[in-house]
Amino acid sequence: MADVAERAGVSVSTVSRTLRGLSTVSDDARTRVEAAARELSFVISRQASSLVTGKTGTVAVLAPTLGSWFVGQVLRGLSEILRDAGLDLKVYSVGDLTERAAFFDRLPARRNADALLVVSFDLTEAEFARLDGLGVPVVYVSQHAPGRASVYVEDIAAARAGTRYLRGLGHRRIAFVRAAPDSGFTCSSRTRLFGYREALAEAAVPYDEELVVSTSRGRRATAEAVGRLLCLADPPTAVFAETDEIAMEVLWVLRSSGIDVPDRVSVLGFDDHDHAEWLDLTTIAQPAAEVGRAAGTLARTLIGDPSADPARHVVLPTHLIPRGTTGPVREAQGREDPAREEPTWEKPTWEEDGSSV
Amino acid sequence: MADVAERAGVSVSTVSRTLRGLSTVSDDARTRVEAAARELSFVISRQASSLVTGKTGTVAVLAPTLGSWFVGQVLRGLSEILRDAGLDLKVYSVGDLTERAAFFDRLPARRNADALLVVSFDLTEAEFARLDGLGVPVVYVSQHAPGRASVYVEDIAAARAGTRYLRGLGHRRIAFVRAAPDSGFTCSSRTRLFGYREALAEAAVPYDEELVVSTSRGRRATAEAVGRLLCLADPPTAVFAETDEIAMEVLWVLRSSGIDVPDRVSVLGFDDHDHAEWLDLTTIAQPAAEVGRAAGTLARTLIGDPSADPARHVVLPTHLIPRGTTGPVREAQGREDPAREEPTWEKPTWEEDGSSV
DNA sequence: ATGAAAGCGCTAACAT
DNA sequence: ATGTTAGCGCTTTCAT
Repeated sequence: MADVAERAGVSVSTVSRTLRGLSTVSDDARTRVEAAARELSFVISRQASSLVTGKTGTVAVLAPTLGSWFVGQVLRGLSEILRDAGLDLKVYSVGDLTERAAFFDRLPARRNADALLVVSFDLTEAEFARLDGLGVPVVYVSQHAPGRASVYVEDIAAARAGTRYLRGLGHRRIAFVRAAPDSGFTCSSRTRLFGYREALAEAAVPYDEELVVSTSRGRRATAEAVGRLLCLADPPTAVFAETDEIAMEVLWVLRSSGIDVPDRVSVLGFDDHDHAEWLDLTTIAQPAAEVGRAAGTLARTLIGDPSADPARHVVLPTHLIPRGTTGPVREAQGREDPAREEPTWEKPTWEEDGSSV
Repeated sequence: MADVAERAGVSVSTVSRTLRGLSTVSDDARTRVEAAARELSFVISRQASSLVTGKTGTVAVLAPTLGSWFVGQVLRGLSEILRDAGLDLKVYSVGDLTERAAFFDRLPARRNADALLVVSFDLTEAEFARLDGLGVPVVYVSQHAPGRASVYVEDIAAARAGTRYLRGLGHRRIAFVRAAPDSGFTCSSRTRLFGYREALAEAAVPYDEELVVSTSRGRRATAEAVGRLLCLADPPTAVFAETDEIAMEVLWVLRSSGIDVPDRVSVLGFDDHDHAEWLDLTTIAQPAAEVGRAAGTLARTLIGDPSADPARHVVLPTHLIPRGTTGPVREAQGREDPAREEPTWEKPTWEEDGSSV
């Protein structure tokens, strides 16, 4: 910066002021400084600025993985917002529980970011407490964190609506396939399962634990999970998968076993992954990139305005997209035909919930 | 840090030394400092350290988007390595040409990272020159950058092998569907197309420009591209797609038009995307996460060892996975049956090329 | 509108 | 083995 100052024939103060766009610089000086900076291809060192301002100009994200579709979309939306705000994006990912413990122990984001976004984590109370004392705003993404800033879609209502939709097609034996709960890396299992149970309860369909199975990544686990379902005395006629990625695996397992979808089994996903359409997968769409954008905007507000509501919640809408993997339940074969509900598609409940951005 | 020093009853130097794991600290002092640091939940400010060391402890990545499968996998592998090395990961993404120009104009990574990784960019000479003068090591990922550090898979050999495989199945009218070249964000089009042409030339199959079409993201563009191919007087019997994501779109378009795959048209992808298996897509697998890991390792070397070869190339292997979307060419209907080559699966050429890690 | 000078929190060189 | 001190490159008073 001293070089720039010298070249422009001004003091470092003036260079600093110019580069930060302060108004108290004469046009003449501004022009000379800009020229000098360009010629020297000078860029401000965030490190040095932050030392004095206390701001790092960086937002950190903590995510379980960087390889999942959802996280990718969130990052995409987020980076858009941050770029416009002139903020850098730092990414921390923790692959397993050891790394997770290490992260919360050390909290490397502590002084190295102006805000932390936590994506898709099912946090313990201790972890929440740790983050509460972080010293910078924390935004919880894709989860409802009571009393704390969060951005999410109404998983419960959406899962309820999805389950109702299946019910409306006559299904009463509806399985739920969730991600392995022990991973601890997602809380959507819990909320979506909750909505599923609510919708069953509404229709007085008994909740059957056998219909709820877990799978971890990889076809073997999914094949086993689906196998368990098909072996039941009273197997499901529909499967609600926690995510499209799981739904696609289920689809693959079913079809490679020669089980017709949707004729024998209907499959419903969650996400509206890019590939869902190609597979003609019925799904509940959530605006993943928009979640990232909203989270970025919220973080920006929290950073810039200390008086902003630190517990602001942003709820984004979802909508069901009926496609080809769901259909009316097949006429019962040997079993009694349950009082078949009208397969009308109900107005989604979340439209009543409203969304605030 | 002064607080920690006071609490531990030592000087800041000792705290600094302890926290950096230097050996010249007595066990006694070390214990006290560690306790104090923990109680105060103190973390080093990278900003302040970097100001004096000149190292930021951060590696930056420039990618066209964060939403694509390939970039996600690369980041996943990369973050693993960087985490182990105690380096932070900063991400820059440029969505369009304006942002791209802005990035290369300002080069925000200039003083804010110890190394820059450029993923999947088809760079102009001017951009290369700009990065050459960046002042920190640059690693080119998923592209062969002559004279500069790069990590990539042998696209040319792989595409050649893929094309040979199709030829081996009797196909002589082989289309190539590439990403829209004007995006300028990927150079795999160019190299893979090159391998495709080489394999055609080997077999004296004339290169037909009409068989090479572009598509941008979204089914409309792909439907148009496929439509153009099918309308040809002598339409292709096989399609080689630049990426699995494109291949999946092609599959979807073909199947929703009632065109049987592989009976009427074979489809070959590139990547071995997680979903390729579910769609039974024949593809050329590339180790995307491993590319990220190798790039991270290379960056680490370049940062830590100034005498390291700044033009080191790491070439990773690919392999073809025959699945259900490719099959022998259908017997000619009305047209002459070309001298059908034996559909033997040749030993992949890249095994001869060798890979160095 | 501009400059001089004091530090931000840390590390490195130099004492001890 | 530990403490002291001088900056790293910037922003920010405070003068002018």
